[in-house]
Amino acid sequence: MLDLEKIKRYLSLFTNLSIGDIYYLFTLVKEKKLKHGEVYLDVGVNSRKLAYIKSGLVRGYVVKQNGEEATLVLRSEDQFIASYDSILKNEKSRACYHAIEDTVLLEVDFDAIMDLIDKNPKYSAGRRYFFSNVAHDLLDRMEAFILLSPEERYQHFLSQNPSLARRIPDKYIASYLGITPVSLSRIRKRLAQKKK
Amino acid sequence: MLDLEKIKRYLSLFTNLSIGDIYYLFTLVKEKKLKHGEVYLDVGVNSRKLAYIKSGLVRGYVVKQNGEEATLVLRSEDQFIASYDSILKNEKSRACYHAIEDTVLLEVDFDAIMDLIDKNPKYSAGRRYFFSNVAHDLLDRMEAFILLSPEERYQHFLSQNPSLARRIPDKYIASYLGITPVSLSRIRKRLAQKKK
DNA sequence: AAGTGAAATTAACTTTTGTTAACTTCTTTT
DNA sequence: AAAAGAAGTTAACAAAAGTTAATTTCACTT
Repeated sequence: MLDLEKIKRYLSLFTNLSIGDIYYLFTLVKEKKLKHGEVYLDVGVNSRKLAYIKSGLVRGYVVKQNGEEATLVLRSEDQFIASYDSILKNEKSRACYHAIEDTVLLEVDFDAIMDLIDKNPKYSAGRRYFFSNVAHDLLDRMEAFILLSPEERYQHFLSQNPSLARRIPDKYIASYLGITPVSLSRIRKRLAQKKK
Repeated sequence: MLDLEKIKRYLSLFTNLSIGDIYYLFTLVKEKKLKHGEVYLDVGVNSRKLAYIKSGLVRGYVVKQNGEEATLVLRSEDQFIASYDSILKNEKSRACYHAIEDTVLLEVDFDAIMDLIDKNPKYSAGRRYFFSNVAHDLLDRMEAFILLSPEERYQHFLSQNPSLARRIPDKYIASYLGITPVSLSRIRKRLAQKKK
């Protein structure tokens, strides 16, 4: 996204807020720094925290019965990360979330924020931004599985995240797309030949 | 779900509301009846309506480049249906939604309801119920694509929706699972043999 | 700079899916 | 009851993905 558009969108979230409102929001926020490889949220934990990614890259994965890892989410700067199991179902997380780059998070308590927004409608643009961000992401992903073949899905991923693709190891991209690393490698080869 | 639990959950949505509040909510709601096969929302329309399915079964699908239909959503009683494109992106719907059983909907204007809830926090349990309902559905579906093979995905669908499976033609189930009807037929055959 | 280990590619083989078309079954219409 | 049509199954073949293992490439450590 263009920087100007980004700034414009941010400002629009705060147009109805006073400096005091914004300050109060900030008191709820805790900054967390993660080193490359560090675990943010482990399996079995019920954490109703919601984190905004200021910079960096976080991956959530589960271990399948066959022992292989399946990448559920890949989120980078300007996106939200949280345990789906905990936030949506109030259950222990089945996924493990870890930073695959040095990462800076802004963490808040999900329930506290929701209560705050309930009581102060002036914040509600923030909630809508959050929900549409998450739903949009889930929806696009699901559509890709239904409408596209694995090869098309990879091309779609590249076009949607041209810069991300270079920051994420192929094996994570493969499991994010629901295929094996071997298969992704073959797809890359096929695509390279087609271009000629 | 058990009926008792269902009733309990419904009541919990209204515990903070007076009779007057509930009455006002009802004035916003319009009941719509659809015959089997009737289109609820067509491609190209931007409708920011949200419908609760009182009874029946609604299917949303898009037509792929190759001319085949891909089933994006299948929703039945006690679930919500709306155009994702319109609600999330405020764009014309790429999908067509039609009833595949005689269906009764309770329709409301999405923006009006959201504004209402913003102004009256006592309604906010309803919004949370809606969002977790939608996100839960999207998430489960996406997980199935990443974690399960087509065969396992079909078994998962059967176990999650034992009664629905009998109400939905196999070809719709196939495209909902991201496979062809021919492949689904083979999967059914394989599973029948394994049981012996 | 050499050595170690992980990631990616390639190869060989098996399994599954896609595709097209024929065939069967079932429902609906006339 | 006969005919027509749609849905589901089966068959045959091509294309793609899974699996296992060997090999190469690359990054990082010592």
